[in-house]
Amino acid sequence: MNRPARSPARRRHPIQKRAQETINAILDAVIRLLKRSGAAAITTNNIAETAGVSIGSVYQYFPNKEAIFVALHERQIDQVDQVLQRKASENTADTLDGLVVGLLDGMIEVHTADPELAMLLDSEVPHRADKSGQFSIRLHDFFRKVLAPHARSLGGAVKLDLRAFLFANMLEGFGHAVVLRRPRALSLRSARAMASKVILSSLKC
Amino acid sequence: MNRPARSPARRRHPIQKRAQETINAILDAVIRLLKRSGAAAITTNNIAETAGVSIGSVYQYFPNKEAIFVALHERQIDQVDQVLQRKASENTADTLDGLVVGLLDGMIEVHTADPELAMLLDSEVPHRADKSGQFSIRLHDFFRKVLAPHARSLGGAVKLDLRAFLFANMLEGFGHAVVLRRPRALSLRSARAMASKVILSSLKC
Amino acid sequence: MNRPARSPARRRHPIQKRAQETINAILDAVIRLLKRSGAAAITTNNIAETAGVSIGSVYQYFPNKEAIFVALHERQIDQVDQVLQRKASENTADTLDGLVVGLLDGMIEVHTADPELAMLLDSEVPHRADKSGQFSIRLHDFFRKVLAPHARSLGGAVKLDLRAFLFANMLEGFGHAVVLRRPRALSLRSARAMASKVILSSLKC
Amino acid sequence: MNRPARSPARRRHPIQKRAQETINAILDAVIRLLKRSGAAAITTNNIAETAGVSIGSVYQYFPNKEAIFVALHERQIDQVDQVLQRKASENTADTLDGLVVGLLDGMIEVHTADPELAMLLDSEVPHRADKSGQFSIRLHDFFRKVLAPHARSLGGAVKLDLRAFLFANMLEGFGHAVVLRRPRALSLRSARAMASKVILSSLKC
DNA sequence: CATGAATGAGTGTTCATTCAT
DNA sequence: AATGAATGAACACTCATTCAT
Repeated sequence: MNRPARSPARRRHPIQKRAQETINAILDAVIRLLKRSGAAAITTNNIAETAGVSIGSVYQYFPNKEAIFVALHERQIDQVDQVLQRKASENTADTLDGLVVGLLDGMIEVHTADPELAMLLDSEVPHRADKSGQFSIRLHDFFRKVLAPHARSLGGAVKLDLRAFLFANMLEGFGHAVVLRRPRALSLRSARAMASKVILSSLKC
Repeated sequence: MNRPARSPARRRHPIQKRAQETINAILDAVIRLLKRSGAAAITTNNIAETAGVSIGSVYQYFPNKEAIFVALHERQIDQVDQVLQRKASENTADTLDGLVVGLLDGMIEVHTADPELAMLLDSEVPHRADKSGQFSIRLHDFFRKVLAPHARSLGGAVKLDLRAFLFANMLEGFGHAVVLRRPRALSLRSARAMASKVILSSLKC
Repeated sequence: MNRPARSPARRRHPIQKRAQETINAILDAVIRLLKRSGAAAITTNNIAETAGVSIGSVYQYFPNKEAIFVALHERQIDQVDQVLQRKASENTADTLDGLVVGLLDGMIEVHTADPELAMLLDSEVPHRADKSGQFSIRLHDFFRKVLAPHARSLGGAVKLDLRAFLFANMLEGFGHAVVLRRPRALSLRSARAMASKVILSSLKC
Repeated sequence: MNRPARSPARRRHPIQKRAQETINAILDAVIRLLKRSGAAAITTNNIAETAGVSIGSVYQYFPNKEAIFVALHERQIDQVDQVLQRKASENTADTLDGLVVGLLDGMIEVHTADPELAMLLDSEVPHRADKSGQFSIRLHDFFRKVLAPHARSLGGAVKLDLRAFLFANMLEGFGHAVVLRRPRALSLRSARAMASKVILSSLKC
């Protein structure tokens, strides 16, 4: 999942560790505000205060408010990236089934860590449509690469793209659904089992 | 998909046809602004002007700006409701396969009608998380009811709830994905075919 | 206390009893709103609703919002007038002392009837300075007339005007103070006694 | 006349001299607007412009419009406080008569300095009833303290409270009346003479 | 680099008033 | 006469952003 060239939104390349800490403090402040008081409470001054820095410092690292949101989404995506990369490399020598389940687990893991956050990020923090589109596309690309070694057992290279698209969407959808929208009657364990069975059978049918 | 008691967000009960027209004009104005200039251009005064009514009239029907967004989402959901209801009744005497494909078509139809809108509504118009959550729940309930007659071919009543949950999420996910995120290489036709095959096999596996 | 020619503020001469009832309903509505929710809650639409008439009807009888306040103050002043007139005529054959105490009682009576109202009317309902000035002047004139028969016992005609001025101010001040600002330790009875003693000695010193 | 703990109405504690200057500029702007164009012309933006600061700065120091009025009244009361404190300390070694006349002079001085202002503040600037009530109470307390040394010549400690109440009300009433409502025929000099004679005789009768 | 006071364009909202019915 | 939906000028207030210290 290769990141595109670093966006020009961030004002300075954070060479210094101190700077990166400040940036993280700011992004964390947004999350804290989001959880505590909702999107309406997110003002730049509020962010600065919550982050424990001056408003001037916020503008030292971000050219405007929107850039903060972009960075927040990027950080979140980076984290998903990392988890999935790890899962992929852990299961690379495995069978297709093992790989798929591993990736699903990764997705569930990501959302389980902070279920509320994923939902808020998606529903309350403004995200230009193209951004989320890009995320989907990157996910799609990533899965195409990951599934490539198993091309044969997936019906040939022709269908690989299709499978990757399918997989990307199901994984993203189920990752959300299993953690956040699962009916009370359904345990995480069995929801996970169901999801993996469905995804596997889908990939092969 | 029975709507909950009408929300108290709306200031006056729109008995009069005229009133309903005004409300629709307002909601349409929001959509027009959204498409034309993005979320940032949506101000209450802008809405009023675009809708061809006075700002005072806007506040006659909505207590505040947020209520307009809520109503817009509700109207959108109502429209999905209607399409799905129709599809369900059209295919009620059908086999499970026919029903499922019919509903998928309904979902695709909804998003195809105005793909941009669906995406903008989701990514730019603020929507409290619980609202979209409720939508998922209502969809889940709806599918439980719709799938009930086919309980036997789905592995008994026990699993019905599970299937409905699965179905609701796949349908919602694919409805979006097939129309909005489909890779260029993939035709709508074949994406639809793939989605229906996957969903059907998922329901039965 | 002769009223000046009826102000042109009121749109129509209320010949009809029905009309006068509506006017009173409107003025009472203002008072009710004032007590219930403070000056901020007084809007013309609110007044209309509280009075049980349409906003259109309010504007049938008053040319604008301010006219309502003017009428309200006038009505209040009229009521004070009436009480004082009555007290004056009841004690007209009396000694100066009797007259003075009678008028003080009248003033106390007025404020005791609705202590809250007098205070609110004074502090929350906008009243052009000249209006309250006029009230003071009318009170002054009234007392000059009332005290005239006792000119001799007050040190001659020369000082009559002075006495009337003094009397008007003390009466107005004490009427308020005795009812509204009296410390808890002081009974109405003894405050009244003190006030009358002071006023009498003042008039004569 | 000890002030109660500083009200929370003011947004930030004005440690800096600069801040206090801004606050005063704002309050003075209100007064200027009041005199120039009446209460109707007092809008927050108008205040800011007249004060020569930005509207944002106004809200840096006051949480809302009403707080500005409250502060204005408080400042006015503080000024009365100071004058009376000074008069009291100047005449502390004096006889009761001297003290009383001194305080009356103080009250007249306050109103003479800007007669228009006192009247406008009272009649046009909204002031919650309890605020002015508190003022009366503080005045009452103040006079109780000031009159204490003269308890004997006032008929004992028992009546001290009564005297203070009486004095507070007469002083406040006459301060106003002598300056603002005095009939044209009456000079300030003789009105003052009359008032002091009356007050003194009242305190002793 | 950091601070946070100051800015002011722009926003949501109110509410006195009108007028067609 | 009465109604109350509609109007829109005007207002209180916010908040992203700047810049002098």
